[in-house]
Amino acid sequence: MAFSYKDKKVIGIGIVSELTGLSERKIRYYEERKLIFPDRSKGGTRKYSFDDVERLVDIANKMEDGMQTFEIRREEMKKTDVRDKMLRGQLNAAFKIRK
Amino acid sequence: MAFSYKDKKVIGIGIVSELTGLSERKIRYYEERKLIFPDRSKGGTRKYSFDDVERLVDIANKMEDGMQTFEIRREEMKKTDVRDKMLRGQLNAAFKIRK
DNA sequence: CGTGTAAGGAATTCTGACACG
DNA sequence: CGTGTAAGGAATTCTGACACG
Repeated sequence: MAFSYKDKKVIGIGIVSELTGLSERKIRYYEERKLIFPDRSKGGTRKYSFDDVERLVDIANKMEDGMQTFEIRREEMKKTDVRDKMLRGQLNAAFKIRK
Repeated sequence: MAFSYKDKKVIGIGIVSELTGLSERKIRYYEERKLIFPDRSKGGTRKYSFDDVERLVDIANKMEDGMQTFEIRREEMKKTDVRDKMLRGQLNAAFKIRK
């Protein structure tokens, strides 16, 4: 089952602010810097998931450690990159076996 | 760990309406009939949990089956009552053992 | 009883900008 | 660069009531 409440984007920015302790300004800024990607309602209000909340707490910790937004983004991209490579490796392996 | 995202009251009524397919009117009415108990923000807006969303879907099904709100409430209270009795039973058992 | 709706107001969120640094 | 804030507007939600049945 690939379903989880953790990635359902249903939380407004006010609640996210309460949950994370971050100002709404910061939360919107981290989105501007491509660190977080909320959904939007029809009307345009941002909706976050619990995963997003966790990620924001993580971001907040890194910011406290003096890291800059672009560094955090770079780090995130590296993770995604590694995942992609592993996935590609598995696909390649599967492909070779079937040859 | 007694923590779960499922019972964090963080979802606005608009999203709950989308998630359940129920009108906001119905959702507020079921609260009036004591079937559901959202939290409130400082400003007074209702906040629901994923558990509440599941419960609402359950309520919706029973309403479709022609059940009335008071019957659904009675059924819920029975469940709570059973849980209470079991808990009390265990406590009594534990108490006797220690005597 | 259960639910839709129009009404008026209040709370929430949005964007773009200025400020400081 | 990262974040606070005042500004004006738009989207969201609230309550109490009338309606139908």
